[in-house]
Amino acid sequence: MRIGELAERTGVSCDALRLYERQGLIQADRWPNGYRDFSDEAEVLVRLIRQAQGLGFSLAEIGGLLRGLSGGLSSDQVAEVLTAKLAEIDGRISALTDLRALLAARLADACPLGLDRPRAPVLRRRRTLRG
Amino acid sequence: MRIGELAERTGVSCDALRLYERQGLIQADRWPNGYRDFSDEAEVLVRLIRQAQGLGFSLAEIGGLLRGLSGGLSSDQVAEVLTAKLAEIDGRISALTDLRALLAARLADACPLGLDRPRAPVLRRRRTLRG
DNA sequence: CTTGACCCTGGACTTAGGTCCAAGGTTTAG
DNA sequence: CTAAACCTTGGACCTAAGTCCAGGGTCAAG
Repeated sequence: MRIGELAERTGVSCDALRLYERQGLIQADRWPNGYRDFSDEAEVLVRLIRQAQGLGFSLAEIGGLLRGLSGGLSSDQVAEVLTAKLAEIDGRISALTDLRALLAARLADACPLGLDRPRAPVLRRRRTLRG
Repeated sequence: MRIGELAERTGVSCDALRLYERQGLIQADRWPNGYRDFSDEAEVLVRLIRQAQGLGFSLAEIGGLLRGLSGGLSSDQVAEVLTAKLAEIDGRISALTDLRALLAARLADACPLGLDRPRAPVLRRRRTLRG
């Protein structure tokens, strides 16, 4: 399919798709006239890219992961990359879970952040800094 | 404390701290000589900012959240803001959990992304685009 | 053969979240 | 008095991930 169709199917702009191609996240054949020709897998891939992106992964990270997955890496190397990513994801999940608990607690007792001290604290002057 | 001390305590650069202040995420009193004077709460706040940032929240979002929390919003309004953020966090957690499952499955069966089709697919020519 | 809808490349511009630097004021130590 | 170590502001610059042209080719329909 041509770039416009892929853009329409995925909801990603042509410009963004060209960017992904330049960065090696997706591939396209070319018709003799120079037009890009995307396969159906590209659609799957683009959706996956947007998903990962929405979760805070950069294009560079995603690219590295994809190249690891479909590139020439050995099965062991692939496993290594994936395991690292999994650990990272687990870290994010637990951090988010913690933050969620924190906010839920604040919500419960209406004591936002424990920061309900005086709004305009008195001037402390611990160092001699006359002026 | 002065900006340098806060920077050292939190591991955040002075430049970044000044940026946070300009964006209203943290406040500082001023000594008569113009130097910023940060309270101890600022340290807590900066750590919280970095944590939230690491989870994919923008400074603008964090600022809105903080202003909602410590600003003049009613308890109901605070609850609303926090509830919305909680929903967002839940969404991220479940998306990450899904992605984790997906990657774990790929790792298990060494079939990365279901994209192990031919590397260089034959030219499909579904439209007449001679060249 | 022209029009409209596509496509191409390249480059400029944008926003976020900083970093780095210049030019200068303040404080402390020697 | 001077040097070192702070601090101030302002502005230039950087990367990421795009968007938005300009200038130009291609194709199908009327």
